[in-house]
Formats: sequence, structure tokens, C-alpha cells
Amino acid sequence: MATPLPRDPIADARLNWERHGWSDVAAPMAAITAIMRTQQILLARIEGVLKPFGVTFARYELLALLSFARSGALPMNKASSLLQVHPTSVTNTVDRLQSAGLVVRSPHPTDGRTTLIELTPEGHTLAKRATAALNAEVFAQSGFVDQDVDQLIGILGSFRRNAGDFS
Amino acid sequence: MATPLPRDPIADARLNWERHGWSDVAAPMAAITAIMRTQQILLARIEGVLKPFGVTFARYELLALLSFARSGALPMNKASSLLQVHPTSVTNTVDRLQSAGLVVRSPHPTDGRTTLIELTPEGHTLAKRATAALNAEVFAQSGFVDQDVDQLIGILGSFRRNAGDFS
DNA sequence: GCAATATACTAGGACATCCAAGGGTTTGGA
DNA sequence: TCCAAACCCTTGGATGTCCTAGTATATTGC
Repeated sequence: MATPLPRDPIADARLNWERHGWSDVAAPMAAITAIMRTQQILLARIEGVLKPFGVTFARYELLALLSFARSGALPMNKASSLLQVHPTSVTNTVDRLQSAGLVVRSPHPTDGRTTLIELTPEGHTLAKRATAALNAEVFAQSGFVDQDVDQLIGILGSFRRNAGDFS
Repeated sequence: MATPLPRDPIADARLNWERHGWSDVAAPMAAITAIMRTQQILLARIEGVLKPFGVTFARYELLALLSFARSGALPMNKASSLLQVHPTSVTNTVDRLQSAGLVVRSPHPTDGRTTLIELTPEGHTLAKRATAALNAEVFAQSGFVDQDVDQLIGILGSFRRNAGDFS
């Protein structure tokens, strides 16, 4: 890690907003900026834990999703909507996972447009181990106390619903 | 926007975690995943507002930072630490801003290693207009009620301090 | 004073994300 | 029936982020 800054840069930004007469939006600006930064910190931690497994977070997310699918396989577009990423991102991710032998593409039995993604045994094993590592090294040491975790889940859940993620 | 999903995918992931015996970390997992998704939603909104100005969020952040600097100029490494991004990202961003005529590089008067970044008049004007747009279209309509904004600022502020962002 | 160490920036490469566009497959209405 | 519209995936291009290395300049220690 780099040396901590002497002052919170987001609190400073908020002061700058207030000094410029934007007090009415200074607090939401600070909250949103804090979310951006927190995401960056968390992503770096997660990527650090996954690095030994040879997968990135994007690839892990797809492996985890597949490992929970009842049939063990999912159409590309289903993965895209569940992971909330662009279809081209899924194509990119599947290409790399397939090169690594962790998933395979197979044609949909009835819809010629659709491609199914399926975990290989290696992919299944890796997903299991990577999940155990993330649970132990990231989620069990999130840096949030239980009460804050509940607050975040509630606040961000409402936000995501209002943003149109789900109904 | 895509059609909302019938169910919250993060709540489903949490259920999957609990079903697999990882109940102790299911809640933090859900909170962290929600932060990742929320960041993605907010970033998309911000980029949408900035698009007409021809800048991305990364470039806007640097312009805004420079616009608040007393001297009107900042060393590259200062910008890197304040924005909490890798020095090479700043190099990349400055390259593009400079090509667009929004900032200029100049040598540091006493330290030959250091490069100063400075806003051009065009950069200053654009920063002002883009900030007004973000204030009106994103921060003023954040989707968080005031109470939640305060909660987020508090919770994420503690998290960032513990993560070593500042002291 | 000079060599060793530290600091500042840049070049090249790997990844992820999105958008725009294209080609194949299905579906639905005339 | 049949063609247009809708849907699914992939390719190609632009951006941003990080990492590893390399070059240049400062600082430190002997």
C-alpha cells in the first residue's frame, strides 16, 4: 500500500464543493465518490486473492454463477443479464476461460442462436477453491461491522431496485 | 436499460452462499457485491452525462482536481496520489487531455524529475460546465435519501481509513 | 565528492468494459 | 407462406486500470 494521505481526499472534495456554492449536492457527491473508491479497494483485494488461481474477478464471477446453475450450464445471454455486464464482455470472458480449459461452449439443443456455457471438472474444482479463498480472505474480513453490512445491503438494495436492476 | 430481472441476483447469490454452508460470510459477500454493482450503475450515469463534453470520468476527475488546486497546477505524482490511481493511469489520462487541448505539461521549476499539469483556459471552462452538469443530473438525483447519504459517507469513510487511504 | 538508493515519469503489455456493426436464427404478422 | 423485425453471439475499436521495466533526476551516506 502507498502511504496514507494526511487528509481524506473525498472530505476535501466535499469542502471544495461547499466553498463553490454547491452545498446542496456536496454530500451526495461525497457518497458517490466514496462508493467509487471503495469499489476500487475491494476489487484490488479480490484480485489479489484470486491471482494465485490464475483467474480475474470477472472470470471468477462467471465460474461461480455456473457452479450454482442447476443444470450446470447457462446460455451466454442469461449469464450476461445475471452478471449485469455487456454481452461482449461475456464473450471475452468465455473465450479466456475456454482457453484455460475451465468452461466449454456447446450449442443449445433447440435454439440455434444460443450458445451454452458449461463448467469443466477443472472449472468446477477451481470455482470451489477460489470461493473458499475469497470467503476466508475477503468476505470474512470485509472491514465492515455486521451492522454496517446490513445497512449497506439495505441502502444499496433499494438503490439497485430503483435503478431498474430488478423488480 | 435492460428489462429488470424478476429477482435480485445478489439476494439470490446470498441464498446460494447460505445453502452451501457459508452463512457466516453470506452477508458481507452480498454487501461487497452490491457495492461493485452500484459503482457500475453510477459510473454509467456519470459517463452518460459527460459524453456530450467529450470527456470520460477519469479525465473529468483530473480536470476537477486541477480546477481546485490553488496554484492551478499539480505534479503528476500528486494527482496520482490524490486520485488514488496508478501513476501510469495519470500519464495515460494526461496524454489524452493534452491532445484535446485541455491541459498542458510543464517542467517543474526546481525538480527535473517532476512534470506539472496545468489547465488550459478551455480545460477550465469545460471543467466548470461538466461539474454543473454532474451536479444537476447525477448528484442532485443520486437516488439516495439524505439519511442514507450520511450513512454511506460514514460507513465508507471508516472503511477507507482502515484500508489505509488516509489517517 | 561519488556511488548507491530513492523518486518521477513513460513505454509496452495484459485485461475488462462498453459501443457499433455484422451475420446467422427465430418469431410473428400480413 | 414469407419477409421483416427481434434476438443471439462475435468481431473490431476505444478507454481505463494495473504491472513490469527502463530512463532520467535527486538525495543520502560513506
